[in-house]
Amino acid sequence: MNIVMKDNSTALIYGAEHFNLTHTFMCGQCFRWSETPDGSFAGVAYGKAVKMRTADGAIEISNTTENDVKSIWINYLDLNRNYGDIKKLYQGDPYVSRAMEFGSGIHILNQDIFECLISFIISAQNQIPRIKKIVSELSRLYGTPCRLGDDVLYAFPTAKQLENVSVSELEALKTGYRAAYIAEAVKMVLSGEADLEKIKKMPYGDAKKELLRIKGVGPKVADCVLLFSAGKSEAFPVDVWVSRTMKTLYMDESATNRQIEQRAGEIFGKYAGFAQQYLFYYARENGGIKK
DNA sequence: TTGCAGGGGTCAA
DNA sequence: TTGACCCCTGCA
Repeated sequence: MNIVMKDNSTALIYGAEHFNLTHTFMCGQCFRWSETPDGSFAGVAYGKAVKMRTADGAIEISNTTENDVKSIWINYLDLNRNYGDIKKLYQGDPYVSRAMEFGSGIHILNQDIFECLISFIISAQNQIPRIKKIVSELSRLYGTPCRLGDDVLYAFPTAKQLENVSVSELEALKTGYRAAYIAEAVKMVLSGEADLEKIKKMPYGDAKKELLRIKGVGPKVADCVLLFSAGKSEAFPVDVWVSRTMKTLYMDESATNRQIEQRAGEIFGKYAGFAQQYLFYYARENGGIKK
C-alpha cells in the first residue's frame, strides 16, 4: 500500500488489489455514502467527511490528511486484507465464485460499532432507501456537522448526543416501533450495560450473545454488527435474500434460519461473512441466484 | 382512488 | 412456532 499526497488535502492510495469502491459502498453494508454526479462518493465515517473515487489505479480521498488515511481510511476500507486469498478459499464453490465475480472488489468495511448497531436496529423490516433517509435525518438533527468543500455533512451522532432524545422525537423520524429500541440501546451503551468496545474484543459467540441482550437486536442484526464493525468474519447474517439463496443452493425449503447459520459455518468456515456478502449482493441485484 | 402485500426482523406469548 | 408491528412503496 502506497500513499501519496496529491495536494495537502487529497490522498492517493496505490496498490489496492481486488477493491471496487462502488460495489463496496452499494452492497448494502453501509448507509452513509452517496454517489455524486462526478461518480465519486461523499460520506462521513469516524467523524470525518470525505469524498472518494477510484481513478488511474488509485483510490483518491479528498478533504483528508495523510494521518487520517493511515489511522482511519486504510482500516475502514479494509485495505490491509488480502482479498485474493479469500477468493482462492472459495474457488471450488461454483456459486460463491460466480457471486464473487459479479461483486468483485467488495470489501467488508470496518465501521463504527455504535453507528452500525443503531443503523441495523433501524434496518429491521425496512428497505435501504428508507434506512438511508432515517439515518441521514438522525445525523442531521443530532450529529456533529462536518465540512466537505461547500457542503456540510453530519457525522452519525454519538451515544452521548442521543442521550436526551426522546422516543417520540425518534418516532418523528419515522422509525416506527424501532424508536423505543433505539432509545433503549442508547441507554444501555451509556450506562455500560452494553460495552461495545468490550464486545469487539470477545470471541464471536460471546459477542453475539451480548448483543442479543439489546432489544431490537436479533440474530440477523447482531451478525451485521459483528461482521461490519467488530471484525467477526465468521458472522453470517441471514436475511430473506440469504435465506432464499441458501435454501436453493445448499439446503431445502424447510431449513430454518438457525440451521442456515449453522450450515454456513460448516460450508464457509471462518470467512462465512465474506461469502455471505457476495451471495447477498448477487442475489439482491439479480432477483435471486439459480443453481 | 383505494386496498393490500411485503420489505436486508424482532418481540412476546 | 406464530402473529403483530410502524411506515412506505409498488401494483392491482
